[in-house]
Amino acid sequence: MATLADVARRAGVSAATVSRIVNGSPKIVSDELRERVLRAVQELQYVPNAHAQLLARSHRTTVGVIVHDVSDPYFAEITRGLQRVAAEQGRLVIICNSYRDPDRELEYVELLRAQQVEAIILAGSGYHDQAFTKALNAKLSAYLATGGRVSVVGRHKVAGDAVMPANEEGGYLIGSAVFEAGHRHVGVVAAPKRLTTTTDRLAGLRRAAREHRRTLPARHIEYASFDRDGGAAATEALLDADPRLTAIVALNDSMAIGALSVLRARGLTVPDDVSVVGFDDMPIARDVTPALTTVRLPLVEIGARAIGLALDAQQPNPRVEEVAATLVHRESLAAPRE
Amino acid sequence: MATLADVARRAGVSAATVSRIVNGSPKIVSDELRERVLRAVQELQYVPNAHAQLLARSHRTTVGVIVHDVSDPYFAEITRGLQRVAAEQGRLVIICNSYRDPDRELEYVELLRAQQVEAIILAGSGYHDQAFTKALNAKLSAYLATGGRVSVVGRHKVAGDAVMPANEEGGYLIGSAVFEAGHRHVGVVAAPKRLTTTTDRLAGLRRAAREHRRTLPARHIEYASFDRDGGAAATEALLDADPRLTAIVALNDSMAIGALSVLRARGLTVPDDVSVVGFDDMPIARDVTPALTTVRLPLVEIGARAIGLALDAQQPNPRVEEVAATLVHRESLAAPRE
DNA sequence: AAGCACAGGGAAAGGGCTTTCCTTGTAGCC
DNA sequence: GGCTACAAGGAAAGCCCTTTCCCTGTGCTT
Repeated sequence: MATLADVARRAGVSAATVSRIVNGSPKIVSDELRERVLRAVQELQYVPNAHAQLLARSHRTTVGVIVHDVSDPYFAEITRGLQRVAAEQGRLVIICNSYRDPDRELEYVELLRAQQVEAIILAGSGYHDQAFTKALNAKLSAYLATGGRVSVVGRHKVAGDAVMPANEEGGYLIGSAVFEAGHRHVGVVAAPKRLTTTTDRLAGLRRAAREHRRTLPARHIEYASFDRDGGAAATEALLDADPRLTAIVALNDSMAIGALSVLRARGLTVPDDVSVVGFDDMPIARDVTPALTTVRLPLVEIGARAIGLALDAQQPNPRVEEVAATLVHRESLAAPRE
Repeated sequence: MATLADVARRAGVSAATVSRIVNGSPKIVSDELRERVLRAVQELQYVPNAHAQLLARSHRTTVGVIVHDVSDPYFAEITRGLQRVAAEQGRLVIICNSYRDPDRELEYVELLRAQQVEAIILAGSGYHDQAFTKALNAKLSAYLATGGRVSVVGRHKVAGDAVMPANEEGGYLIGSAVFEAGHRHVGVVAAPKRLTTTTDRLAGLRRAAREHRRTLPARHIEYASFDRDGGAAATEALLDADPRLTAIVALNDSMAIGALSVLRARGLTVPDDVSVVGFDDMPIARDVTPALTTVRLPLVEIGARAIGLALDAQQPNPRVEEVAATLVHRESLAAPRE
């Protein structure tokens, strides 16, 4: 690779001059030199070494994002909002997929620290795991202590600013809708217990149940992986355990789609035989048949706000922004048959 | 941030020793010093500056990927395969979204070069644009000339190794299926003309038409953006132009889903009134109603092979690997009504 | 003509790390 | 006892860039 020095030599000027021209420094350089340098840059196809620049400059300009999996629409949306703001503010984004592995998450925090990022954004459910939370906080605190910025999406008890999607509230909304429709035998297709998102959404569901004088017995809750196939498996289990179920509440839309597919395979129609509801309002939710009743979280906005907090280096005292959830009525929820 | 020097000072050793211990160098270091250094690392929460390391070391360890949009399932799958291999080989991946903007693509090539990546992988359709192709090749050649590696997915006439999904063949397969089912009035929901993927798939479709002594008149081809809403818009236009259509061929699954939604809104049932076929076999294709007949491309494998070629620095003479497409029969395609 | 300000350019000091090459000290050998 | 050999650690050069500080020369002012 051609270096600054190569360009300087070819143009017959000093390295300082090349640097000034390439970076558009305010210092005035004569047109003649400028032209010579630009020609040399062209001829050598010179591109500055970003790492050397980072070392020489003081200000950082990259932010890191740790998500469970960008190819999951939930995170894709959050990331989109985030990228938009990053682009507006001239920041580069490094995306890391933890695939819901806490250890990998810890590693990524280190990696991002090593990359000298200006801010770290953690999106996605936290874990019910004392040891992990402690380790994570230790690493984040060390980062914060050296001027790093941290913001998290939907995590409790983590250092840094936070954007909190109303998971409990959303669970309550969808639960209320289901119980108000008159369902008595409700199965829940839940994500793994160790995720805080699971427990938050379940808590809202339980609150709705209490208000309607219903309960959610343990055998009506099935935990599985947080994706389409997990949803399918959990639905099978639920249906086998209690064929009287008239409604399935899935803790996200992917799982709801899995549920839909199992019901179809069993010859049960939705919502006539069994209602299904989802959570998140992913884009595909309106295109499945029947269209999913679900809870909408403004994911793009959530992403944008998370990075907004991180880049807006105000008081270091953690700020918390709540983001409301709204119910989206579509066809997959109806009253149970008599 | 604590630096190597800080650690060295605290442990009372030289920087060289710290570096050796932190990086696990083969050079022998006494247990006593090792312990002192590790303690200092702990206490200071030291993390090596990755940029300084990159500058000092010679070998690169990061690869860059330029895709149209990771949140698009097509690229999400490719990226997944790619990441898997990258992780296995201890490489970090930087993902860049060009959002189908050729200029942005060019910029990203520069950026990745600046980041000193070991390889650049370009995935996603090329453009019918002489000037752009020339500019891109110039940049890539400069990069190749300095020891960089390049591999592309589905692009013609670009420097570097290539993995070529059988787009023409896929178009032919799906076209044959449609014509063999007996359809005479076939509408095509196409992506923008300037994408080579569009023309490749259309070419296959045309070949199938010729073999069945049919034609694809221009008014039966509607170009729109390569996503769900584009597919919906194009379907509206097609149906308005010729209500006799009995089949809609969409050039990817997202567009097919848009078509499905328009047909449903117009009270037409699929496949009884109108058949719909897609392309790519995205995961959701089997979960929509009716399940989509489509062409399967092994996207995860394609991603894996692309990075495989890039990292396997053999002869510099460009290698080209073809990847076959297969037809996936599901419910959305049937014979036309009499 | 002496003095000044300033435009225009270069030298050189970092920035944090790796790695080669040296130095020192000890063990092993005849 | 004098030699070599090697283990263990340090000094310092170098990776590529930015930026401060300094130098030179020109054009003005009095």
